[in-house]
Amino acid sequence: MRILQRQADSKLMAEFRDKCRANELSITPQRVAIYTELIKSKKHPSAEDVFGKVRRTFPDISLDTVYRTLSTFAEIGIINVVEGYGEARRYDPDLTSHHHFRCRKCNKIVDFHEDSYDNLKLPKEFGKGYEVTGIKVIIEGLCNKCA
Amino acid sequence: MRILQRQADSKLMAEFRDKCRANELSITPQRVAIYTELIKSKKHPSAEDVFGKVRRTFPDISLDTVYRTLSTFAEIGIINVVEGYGEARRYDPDLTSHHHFRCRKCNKIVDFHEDSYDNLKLPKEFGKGYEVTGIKVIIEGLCNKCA
DNA sequence: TTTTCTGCAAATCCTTTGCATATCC
DNA sequence: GGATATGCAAAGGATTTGCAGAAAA
Repeated sequence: MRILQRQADSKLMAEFRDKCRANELSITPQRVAIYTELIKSKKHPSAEDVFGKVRRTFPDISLDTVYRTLSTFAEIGIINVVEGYGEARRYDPDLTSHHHFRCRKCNKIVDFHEDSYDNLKLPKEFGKGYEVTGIKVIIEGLCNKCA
Repeated sequence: MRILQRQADSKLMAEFRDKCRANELSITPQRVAIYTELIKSKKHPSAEDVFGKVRRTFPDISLDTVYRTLSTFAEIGIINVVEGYGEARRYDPDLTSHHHFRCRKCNKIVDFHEDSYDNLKLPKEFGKGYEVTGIKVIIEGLCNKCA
């Protein structure tokens, strides 16, 4: 298991290097350290979280390098930004069951109703121990004005 | 149509007042103005957006009152916070297709795979004009540690 | 009149930016 | 050596907080 994990990680690392080269990014020790921490973590960490981890092996790294690096990685598709985080909080007065389309470009959110989404099966791992209060579908893309 | 809308809105306003009373919140003109703008807007506005609107009819309202009011409303369930917004950005190095469970309390995000979510039907309104790049399911609730 | 809210100002948290130096290829 | 990245420090946007006066119940 540990060996399989190492193989998977070194495959990811090789792909990481390829993607950096393809995008003309230098492969710096900071970037390698940051990417390594990302794939080690299963916690969808924030910049601050990554900074805390990387710092242990790389005490002189600066927080702004972590911010810059993460946004560069997201830009070239090495990692993804988790849905919605990092932007101003937004509110919705509609309490009825509905779902959202989000435009990646203008950030517009469009409500929609779709019966076939309203009774999605709950994956069994959340059946016990967890308390599920809602299942939402988010469609991402470009809206009719931005496409 | 306009009349039906007014009836719907006055129903919402009545419910709003009831919920405030039930939660021992004073019904102040600021709160009424903020809630009114929320239900008028279909844009899932931010605090700043609401502030801009409310200000037109209520020039002396302050931005921090808007912030405080919106978070109070969300706390007692008069409105919802749109998924994920407002917290530190978080990153995910897993580029394979998967979905997320989010704990409302500790903000933990758990990845999961669920075949039945991978081919959801696209609602017809997004079929043309829109460019859809992804459909994600987000399960919300309390995780096994917080429940 | 007592409790709860509001506005003001200041503080805090998250993120970005400019610039000089250091590092990568 | 030339291009790119880093660290530092400062700025910027979003959100929260303490407090005294004002309004609600």
